[in-house]
Amino acid sequence: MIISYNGPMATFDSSQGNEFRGRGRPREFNIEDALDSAIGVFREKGYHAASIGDLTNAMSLASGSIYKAFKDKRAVFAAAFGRYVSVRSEQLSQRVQTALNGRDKLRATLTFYVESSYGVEGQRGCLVVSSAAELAIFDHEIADMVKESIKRNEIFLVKLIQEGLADGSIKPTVNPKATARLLLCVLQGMRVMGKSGRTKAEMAVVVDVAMKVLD
Amino acid sequence: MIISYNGPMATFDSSQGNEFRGRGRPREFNIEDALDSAIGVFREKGYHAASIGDLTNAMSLASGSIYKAFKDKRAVFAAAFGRYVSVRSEQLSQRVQTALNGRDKLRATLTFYVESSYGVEGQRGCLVVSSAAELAIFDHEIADMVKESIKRNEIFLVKLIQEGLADGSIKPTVNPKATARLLLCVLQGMRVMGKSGRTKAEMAVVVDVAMKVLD
DNA sequence: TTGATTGGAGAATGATCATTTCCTATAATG
DNA sequence: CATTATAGGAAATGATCATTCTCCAATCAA
Repeated sequence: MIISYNGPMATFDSSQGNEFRGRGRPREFNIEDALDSAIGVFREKGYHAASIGDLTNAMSLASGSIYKAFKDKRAVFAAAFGRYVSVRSEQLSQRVQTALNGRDKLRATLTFYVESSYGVEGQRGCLVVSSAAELAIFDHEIADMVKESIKRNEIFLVKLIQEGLADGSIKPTVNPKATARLLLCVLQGMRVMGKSGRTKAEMAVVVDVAMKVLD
Repeated sequence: MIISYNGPMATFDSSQGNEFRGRGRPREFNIEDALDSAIGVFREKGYHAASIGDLTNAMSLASGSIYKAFKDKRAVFAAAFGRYVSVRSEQLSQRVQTALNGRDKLRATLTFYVESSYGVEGQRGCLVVSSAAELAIFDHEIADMVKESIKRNEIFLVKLIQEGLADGSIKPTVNPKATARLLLCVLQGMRVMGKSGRTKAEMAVVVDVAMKVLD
């Protein structure tokens, strides 16, 4: 997914950083590395409490450089959000494809979320959850991005359940849509719980219980 | 629960507003009404985006009056948070006690959350969830309040499950602690989903699926 | 080599915000 | 009635923040 930012490379994939060049001085930093730093700030502080100073520190850039690359703070956030969602869904995809059937893929998904929801990583939080809470009313455009990423996650779960129905690892009495929506609640709830500093063991026990909804 | 605020009535229950008076000019507004207004602001905007101006508008008070009653913005938030938790748990208690056994009480709890998690009310959000996301790292004292209210909720669910085990409405194979923790995730996840504007029907379907974990 | 274009860095700007101050008003106390 | 203590309200204050500006550097086009 390409998130728009300023500059001549705006319409190109910047992952190489020097493959396609515009006319002027080339950018000295990698946009995606900078966004990864920004993601860390926004996860820990949220949108409003994250100052440009926090971002310049984390991204190792001067404020002017940030504004050369992005229209404003909101655009930095939108790009960071887009990258967060994209990186996370890529990580989840890779994790899930090691499992052999629908049921195991759902277990792998739950386990993936356990590992994001305990200790320090859990307390850093989920950018989707915090943006839903902080920006749903404040910023409709970002609210739509949040909405879409949640819906995408829901569809992903529906597909895994349908896969399980097809391969026989899930009984045909299971309702894919309703069950996916419940599991979505579980995943997001785990991220909320993770904010309050749970241990891995505390979070892990929910997996087996959650799997009961597939019976 | 009494949340501390400034003034001579600080250690008294101010719900009457004029029963116990200190020496000077009596407060012209009711603290709890004012906090209810503040709760609305904090639910919709979060802590950082809620300005004193937003609070003075919602509470129909001048900024000076707010600072006479509370040490600072943070104290307004702490008091509002305390009242929110207390009012909500009171509402839930009343809803639950109409049910006749543990299983039905859990269903009533899930239904209570459905009704807070759709449409406009759902988008206004949950102060516990948004505070967990926004303040877990920023403010340790408020993070502790969040942590405690979540733990309290978890214990509440454990008790309902134990009640169900005792009255036979829940099978003895159900693990109270693990199941309570999963249901807690479900409830908090519903609040997150509610932020993205779901319908009542969309949220309601999760109840029946969630009840399967009690089988 | 020269001009055009863009990036880097930090200082300057202007707006916003939380908090304080000041003055007046209203009550209890003795 | 005088004193003391607190509340209401609005303006003043000081800090912080997002954004812009300015100057210099690096690259490309010709």
